Amino acid sequence: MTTLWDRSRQVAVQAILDTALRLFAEQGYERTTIAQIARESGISQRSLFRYFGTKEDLVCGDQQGLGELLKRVVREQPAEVSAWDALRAGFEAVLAEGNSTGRALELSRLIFDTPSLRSRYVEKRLRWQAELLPIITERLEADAGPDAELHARAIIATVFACVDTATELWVRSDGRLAPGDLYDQCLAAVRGRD
Amino acid sequence: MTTLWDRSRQVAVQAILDTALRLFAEQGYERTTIAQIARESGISQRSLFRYFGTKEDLVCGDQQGLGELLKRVVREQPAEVSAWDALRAGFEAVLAEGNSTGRALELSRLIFDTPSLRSRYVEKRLRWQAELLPIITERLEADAGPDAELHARAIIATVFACVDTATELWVRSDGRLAPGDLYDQCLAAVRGRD
DNA sequence: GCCTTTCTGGCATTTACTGTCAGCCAGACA
DNA sequence: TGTCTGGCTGACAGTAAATGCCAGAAAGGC
Repeated sequence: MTTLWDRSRQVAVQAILDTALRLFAEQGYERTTIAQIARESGISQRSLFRYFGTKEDLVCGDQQGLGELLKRVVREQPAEVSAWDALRAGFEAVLAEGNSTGRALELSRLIFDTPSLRSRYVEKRLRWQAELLPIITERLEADAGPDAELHARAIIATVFACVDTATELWVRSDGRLAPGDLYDQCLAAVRGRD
Repeated sequence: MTTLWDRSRQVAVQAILDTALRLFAEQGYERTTIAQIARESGISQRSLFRYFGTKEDLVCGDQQGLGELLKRVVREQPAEVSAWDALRAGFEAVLAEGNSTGRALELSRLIFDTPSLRSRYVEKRLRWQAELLPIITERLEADAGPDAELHARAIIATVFACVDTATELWVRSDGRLAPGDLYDQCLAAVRGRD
């Protein structure tokens, strides 16, 4: 049951987000201050920090849900699917979900063009990697035995590297190239199956 | 010719670095303030920021030189050496140089255990990747043709991912495992040559 | 020994972020 | 319906990193 607090909270979050992204687009991330965002969205600075712990979370905030989705999809892949394919399926799901918001390209461009945001983004990525590690390790244990963890670490890191590269190329192409295709090409270049 | 300014500058930098790393080890990175470091190394806060632009640079500072070394070694590899091997040679050189300071393990642990430092480190890594891109692209153009840049991006990202993974395992093993071996194992796990 | 260049220290200021506390308002309960 | 309670809010103050500014000291060239 959604209480009135929940609803007004959601409204406030949306208003803040709209204001923030508009200002970021207009004058850049660094040159936009928290005070300005708070003022223009009619909320106190203190409350803004209660909704979004940091300025960076205004842009990279709702990635927690995507992380959960990624983990769930990867975990649910049948056992005969390879680690590579399981991860690929997970990213496909994340991609579908992320694109549904419509602002994915705009946000990605902002992240890729702003060093401090890019760092934050990578930080979240690292947490995803850590959380995927046990899932992939378990999947590899039948084949790789004691080296399963090292293999899992390497595979996960590589997959994320390719996702990152594909995303960057997607942004630089203004969304014209398909992320899934780019990812496949990256992985092919690395694993030598072309 | 080394002027007196250069020398006293070097002395000051070393004193600041010693103080800072000692304090970081004693009480952690976040709980150590710039004011404290300045006070205990007998320098003004203002001058400290002139030597090291940011607090993070106290830890990740001298990576610029390593980046130059990496690029130079990679560029100097003969043309018949593959992109993979050229990058490997570069990292071997960086590894040898980095270990010569003696504090590499301690610093790496600090970086891996402190989120804000880890972000900063990744940021520098991203710059290295960007700077290596033209070098590797050129090396691939004979084989890959128009896809050279995409291949280069993917290969560089993957190599860095493996370096990162190897470094993390090296830190977690308290320096007992050899980074070079770990790197080879990671790459083998990814490229399937084992 | 003088003059210019360069570095240093102290001060004020900006900006992100946190602690605290009083007031308020939705929601439960009688 | 009236009241109480608890989570939410806003205002204020404070911390810490980082930057701008300026006067003064030290180093280098002559």
